[in-house]
Amino acid sequence: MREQKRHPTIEDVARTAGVSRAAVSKVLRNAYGVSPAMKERVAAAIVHLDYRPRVAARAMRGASFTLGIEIPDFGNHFFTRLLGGATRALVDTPYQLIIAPAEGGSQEGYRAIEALADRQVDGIVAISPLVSPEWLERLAERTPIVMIGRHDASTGYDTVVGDDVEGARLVLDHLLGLGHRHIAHLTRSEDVTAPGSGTPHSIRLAVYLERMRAAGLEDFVRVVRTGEGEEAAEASATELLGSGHPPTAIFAAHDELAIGALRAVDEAGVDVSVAGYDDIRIAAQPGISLTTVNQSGEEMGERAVRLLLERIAGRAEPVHEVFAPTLVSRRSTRAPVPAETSAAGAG
Amino acid sequence: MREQKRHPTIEDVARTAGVSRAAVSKVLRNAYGVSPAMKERVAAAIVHLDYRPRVAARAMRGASFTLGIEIPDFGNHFFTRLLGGATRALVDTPYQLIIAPAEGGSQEGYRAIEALADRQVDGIVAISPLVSPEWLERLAERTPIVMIGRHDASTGYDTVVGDDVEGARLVLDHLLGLGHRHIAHLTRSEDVTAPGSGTPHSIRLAVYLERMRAAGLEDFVRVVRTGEGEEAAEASATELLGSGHPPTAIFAAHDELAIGALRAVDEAGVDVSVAGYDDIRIAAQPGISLTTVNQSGEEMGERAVRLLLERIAGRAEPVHEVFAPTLVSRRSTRAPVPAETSAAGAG
DNA sequence: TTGAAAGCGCTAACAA
DNA sequence: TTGTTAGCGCTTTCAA
Repeated sequence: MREQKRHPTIEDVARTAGVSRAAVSKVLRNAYGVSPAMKERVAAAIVHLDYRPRVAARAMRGASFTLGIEIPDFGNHFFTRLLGGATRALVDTPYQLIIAPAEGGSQEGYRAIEALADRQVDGIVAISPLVSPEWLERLAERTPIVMIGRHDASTGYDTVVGDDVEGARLVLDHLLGLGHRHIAHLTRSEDVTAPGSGTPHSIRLAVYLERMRAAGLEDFVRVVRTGEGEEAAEASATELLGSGHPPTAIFAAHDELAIGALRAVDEAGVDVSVAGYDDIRIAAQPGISLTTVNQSGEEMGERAVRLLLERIAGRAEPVHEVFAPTLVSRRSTRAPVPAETSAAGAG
Repeated sequence: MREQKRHPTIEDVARTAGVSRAAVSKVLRNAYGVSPAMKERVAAAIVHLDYRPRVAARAMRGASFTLGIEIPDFGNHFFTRLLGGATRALVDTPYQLIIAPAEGGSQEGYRAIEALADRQVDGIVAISPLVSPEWLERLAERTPIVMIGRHDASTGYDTVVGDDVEGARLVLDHLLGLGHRHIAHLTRSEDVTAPGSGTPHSIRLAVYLERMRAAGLEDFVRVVRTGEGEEAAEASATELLGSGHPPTAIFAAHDELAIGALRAVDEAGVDVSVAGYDDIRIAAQPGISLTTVNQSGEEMGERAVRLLLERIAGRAEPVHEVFAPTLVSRRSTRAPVPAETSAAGAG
């Protein structure tokens, strides 16, 4: 009773029901050619033994009917939105979703994706801006794969991505339109923003630089690097605000960073606008009211899964889908307070 | 090139290297008794073919070195904290984590847990207050399992749970101490709070009722039911605030509900205190500043995984671990404004 | 040190 | 309608 019991196998069921393994298998799969009598006996044995077929053994002959999704950071609510959409797309299909977390360094992406492939999933959805295209191409030869958040267009895998050029442009135009000149960009480490790498963050950064220059504000360009989470962002933003020439607005590369920046702004007691990216749920909370860019996470997740199912079904032509973002303007951004007026008002 | 390529197998590697399958297997597992020369040839073939052993095929002979975790709601940040702890506990072990989402009805818990078991995971961590103990006992005979957030003590599976009696008591004492008498409890549907079911929510509710009665406030008892998410909570709270006798404080059964309630309070423009449970990250944000109960999600997740590994290693005696919660008092709770004073002040 | 062969749980021809 | 049997990819005795 204390020992681990052996899983009943199809053989056990067959013996209990007094039939062959093949017969049980047929009943399981509702295959053609089983008498009602046999069906009943087998069903009874299955219930009696509490038998469940092993997906792994099944998969050795065909499909596992399992899809894998790799998620880089569960703390980031945007990924949760993607996941929600992916889950929804699988309702009423025979497929089951398993998730592999890839928290940690950029190498974790490879590890998590491989872990899924090694487990014989029928297809993979991954959010890994940093894994190399060549590596993905190679993987895609064996396992269908859809990448979310990549701007490279491969023939081997499909992509679903938001239009980051447009999204970042919306933010910059909004801030510039409000009258901000001293706008800082709070983003992640260099590896995630390497020029030409095609990552969302690299594009948001490039657009920031381009717009600032186009507006003749290159002297105000200020790129601040930080870690992935809110805490790191708060620390970096605090430092920025305490520096010689604090900005009047901060464009954070994603909402988690923006939340951290908002906290820094609050603690510092200054009047600095903050804009984010993704429109995570909490951004709409009255006490936060974060201006941000909505890129329809749920729909992206849902679309990714549908594309994957199409690939599994045999589609050969690659699909690259771009989602249009929209600006959601909230209280966290407002016109800058002129330094003189502010000083006068305070004095 | 367009077609799906066949996965290389150990047989392919053997043929390429000109050795037997057994030899390849030995090299793979670093087993004793392989010459350096053979090792090298095999390694070369592995790289050349980009070969990766299949976990499923491996698992048919032994362990899969995969642990499964079932998560009911990715939108709830508390579960993310658990997951973070679980992931951390697996660093430097040969185990890999896969997650099965169980969004939806209470039946989804069964489905997700079974999905993990069917995939031959070596053990399961689950957060399912509603699945029956008998069912779990039965499952635990075959697959080691650790339940998070259950107050029932089974000999078949281990449990990791917060002390909900103490946690709820902390909240009630805090609100009563501030002078609140009209305290409402915002919680989920009846099935999750059935008396004696041992779910965290049933206990929080029971403590609420008990403390209100003990304080002679049974006339002010008000239990409001809502859905799982923030949106539902906001709607229910809005209704509550618009009713004849709105409370001066709301004790929400968990932070997501509290966030929704806070929003409702804000929109209604009233002065009502809100307390939550879990201490999700955003609760500390200045614009939210939610009074809540910290129950160390990370540590619970980490502990659950460690207990699971112990079970897999052979421990037979069940362990039931209770985590002590602490109250985190923030701005969202404050002394009630007497109705008359408030009216006078406004006039 | 190496390889042959049996077997893990299941499916799917094919035979009976 | 039912059962026999040959694999699926891998590990692991056991012989050579």
